[in-house]
Amino acid sequence: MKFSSSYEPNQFEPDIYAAWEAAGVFNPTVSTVPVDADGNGHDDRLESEENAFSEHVWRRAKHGASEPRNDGSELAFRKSISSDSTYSIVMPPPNANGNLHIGHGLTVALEDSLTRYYRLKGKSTWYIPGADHAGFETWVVYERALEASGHTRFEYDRNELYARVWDFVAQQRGNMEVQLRALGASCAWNDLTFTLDENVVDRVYTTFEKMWNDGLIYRGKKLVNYCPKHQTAFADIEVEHQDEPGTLWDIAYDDIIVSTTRPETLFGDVAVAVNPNDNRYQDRIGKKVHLPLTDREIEIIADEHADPEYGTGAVKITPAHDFDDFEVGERHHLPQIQVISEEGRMINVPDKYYGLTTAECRKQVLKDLKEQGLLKGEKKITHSVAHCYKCGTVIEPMLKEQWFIDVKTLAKTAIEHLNNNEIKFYPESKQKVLINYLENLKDWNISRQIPWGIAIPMFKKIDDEATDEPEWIFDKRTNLKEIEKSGVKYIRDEDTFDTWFSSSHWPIVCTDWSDENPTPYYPLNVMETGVDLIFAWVSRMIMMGLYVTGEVPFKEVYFHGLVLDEHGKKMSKSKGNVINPMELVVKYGSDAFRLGILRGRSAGMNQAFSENSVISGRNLANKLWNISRLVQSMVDEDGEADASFHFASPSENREVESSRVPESTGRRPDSTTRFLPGAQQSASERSLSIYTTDNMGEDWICREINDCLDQVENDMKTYRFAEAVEVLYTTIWDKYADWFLESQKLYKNVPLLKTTLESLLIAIHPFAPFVTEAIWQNLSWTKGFIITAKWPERLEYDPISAENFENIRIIVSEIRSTLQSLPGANNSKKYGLMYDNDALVEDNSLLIKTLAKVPTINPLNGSPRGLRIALASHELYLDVPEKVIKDYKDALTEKILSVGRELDALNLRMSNPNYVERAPEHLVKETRNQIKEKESLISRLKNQLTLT
RNA sequence: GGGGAUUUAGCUCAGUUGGCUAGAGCGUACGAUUCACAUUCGUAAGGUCACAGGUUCAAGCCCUGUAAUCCCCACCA
Repeated sequence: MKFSSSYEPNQFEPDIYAAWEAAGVFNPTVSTVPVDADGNGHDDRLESEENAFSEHVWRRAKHGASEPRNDGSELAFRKSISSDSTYSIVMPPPNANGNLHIGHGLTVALEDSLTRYYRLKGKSTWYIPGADHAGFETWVVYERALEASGHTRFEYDRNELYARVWDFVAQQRGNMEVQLRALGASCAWNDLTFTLDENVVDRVYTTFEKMWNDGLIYRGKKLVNYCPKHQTAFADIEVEHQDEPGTLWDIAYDDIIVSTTRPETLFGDVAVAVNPNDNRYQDRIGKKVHLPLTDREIEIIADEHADPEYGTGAVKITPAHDFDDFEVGERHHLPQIQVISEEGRMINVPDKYYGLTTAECRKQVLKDLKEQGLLKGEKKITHSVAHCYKCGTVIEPMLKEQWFIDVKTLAKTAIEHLNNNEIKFYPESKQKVLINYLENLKDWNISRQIPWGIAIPMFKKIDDEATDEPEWIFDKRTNLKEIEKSGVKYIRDEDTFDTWFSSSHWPIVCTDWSDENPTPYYPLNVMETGVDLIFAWVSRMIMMGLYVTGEVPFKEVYFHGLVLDEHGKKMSKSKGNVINPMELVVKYGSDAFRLGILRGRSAGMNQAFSENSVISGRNLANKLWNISRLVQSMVDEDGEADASFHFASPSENREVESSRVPESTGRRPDSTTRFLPGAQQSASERSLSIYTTDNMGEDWICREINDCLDQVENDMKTYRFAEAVEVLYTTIWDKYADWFLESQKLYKNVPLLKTTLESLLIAIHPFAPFVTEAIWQNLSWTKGFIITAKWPERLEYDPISAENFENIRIIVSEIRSTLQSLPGANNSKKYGLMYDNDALVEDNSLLIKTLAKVPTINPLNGSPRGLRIALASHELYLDVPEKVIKDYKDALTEKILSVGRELDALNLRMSNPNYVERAPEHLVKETRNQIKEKESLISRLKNQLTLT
């Protein structure tokens, strides 16, 4: 016996993954094969193939494209296949030097389930892994390490820093790839794309050049979100707003009082704005006031920006340090006076304040204003303050020259395609959200003052440095600091791209799309990612995909929400409620984790997660293991004798009337041989194509498995992972194990046992890849890998026989329930069952006897006696003594009342003439039948009540 | 201010185009036990589907309103 009594994931998972990887089954070239097409025998496949976790990504990233991703035949295949036969999906690249967190665990569970499902369905399936250089994230970590060692970034130039971070990341590279393997991700490792790979950089430069030529890129001196700590600018979406208490000060500018939360910026004031409709200030518009603490005068202007309701209705205008004021300044052609440096210190201010930090300066300004009697009031307020999302430093709006993308046409095109429903969203509502976002999108600042990233390929004419509008040229030679073109020298812009600019090309670069060589794997079938990335990433991939390829980059988007802790709270280090997916994988197995995290999860929702769900997944894996163990043992027994004589043992049969032996096993005389659909050509390939069905639940389980497959297929089409897992769970556990296998202990239909087990194993493989493969490799008759098996065909069955078994289930359940509710100690509840005029019960007496655990089952000879089972269409009696029936009276009364309540509801429905008239006929008919049934049941139960 | 969600059993969640007595897992209670599995088996309790109206023969589902909770965007001198 190869099977131990419980499934131990750790014994199998690493070897199985290594065997898959060694066999190359993750490549898109591999499609499904008939289960026994591989003649090599299967066990040796799992033997110690060298498990070489690839250093591929790093080698390739460092050495550039010199190392081809795949050999020629693989690449030729990829170009030749029709796009109808492909299924492509990319992994949102985890940080190359980080560890996977619970969100990655969910992502992999979702994406890999899809991948495996479509692989089983026969698609050329390509799940492309990635690794992210994580520009800013990694930079922050590196800079912290640098500071800890007593150095600063300013000791090195950009190229040195880039090289140092590269080495730092190489050393610090975490276990990300190992962890993805542990989760079972069946991704094509040879195609792993690193965000700094040469082909990525090249594609990004090509796009940038095209945009530059199309006039979509411009260099603008605008206010940007600037973190004085990290000394870099951010895009709007990288800034976190928080409501905080603050103070609103009233300051007298002559006789006009302005209100401000930032008095230190008054040195940058260039005007005071009032609302054009504000009666209080009509006569002052165009006049001048004296700017306190200086010898300047500034004009009073009229602008809608000033809200008459807020403060005094007069607002100071500081274009260089406030986003709204910047716009006001543009409208009125006002100068921009920068008074805060990039280091966060005061500049262009009277000597007294020069060099102070903003906080020091504020204190001093307030003190001086107070002394001069110009501080007219202060009020505590709550206002939202922008922070650096990484270090929490307050964001300083800073006037900087940066590269911007004019997003108008990009957004417009994207909106058109979205309105055209070219991308299907899960959840649906996100489509609107995205369109709404794109409609209000502002120009995108793509410059970052961080060395770790893709260098911006723009060079400035050296001798133009002094002019206001220097000449910029595009050039890809960013490895050089200086270049020469036509005798003119140019110097490189030191900035790097916003990572989202390169990430927006992800579907394009991962699939190796190019103008000359479009690929059948683009657009992707689906983009699966976190809902938090809808704006930062998804919106930009759509814009960029359309700009570069003219097509949307993916046909569907599935958003997952946050994984919350078991109480529905966000996980955070400070709360100490962070769940590490790897701990759960080690403790319960990868399958358990995957099943657990998919349970109760639906698109776009932030949902709770707890270890319990993983335990439940572990139990299912173990159940599958033991089911297979039982089936294998039945198959083994079968090998020793002719299957057609596997009736229950003679001694057992003798307990029933001897003349009824054949019927009592539930074997139908007319049992028929059934073929799988399409069996003609595959019968020789699939050893299990032929089976017969009998009663004993055999037709029934075929029906249930077919229904289950229908539902799983439907659920996968609509990304309802939790439902797919649920229906598999129920079918395998509650139906296959609890009813079908129990009944098969009486009569073993070995071909059917094999076929049904295979179907269920394959169907749940996408969600529990390891245990199903472990079983597959241990079953005596299966061949090859389950990962490349073929999705199950529907099973043929006799519907009447299936329905008969359904009736038997109802009968057995009712007997069990009645027995449980009988008074008295349990070991005394062994009562025989009697039936009257009931062919179904008679024909399946052994089955019912076994499943209901009654000692005997006999026809009722003579008048009814004992305790009637509460079934309308079957006359069954438990042979219990008078006394027990008397004690059971209360329960019986309650039963009658409860059926009576149901009957009342039905009668009420029928008494409504509109119902009879307007409801569909079949419903009305059904109601009538139910009334009849319940009435007869009540009268029989009542009869029994009076008898006792 | 704009947008998007959520509210169903003690907990976490399903419930698709309205249709029969609203489901699951976990938890709880009671019972079982050599023969695949205690990571097991059986049985049961547990619901005013947030609230108020409306449409309909019929509403957890559709419509209107209210309340609570959450997320995103913008703004806050």
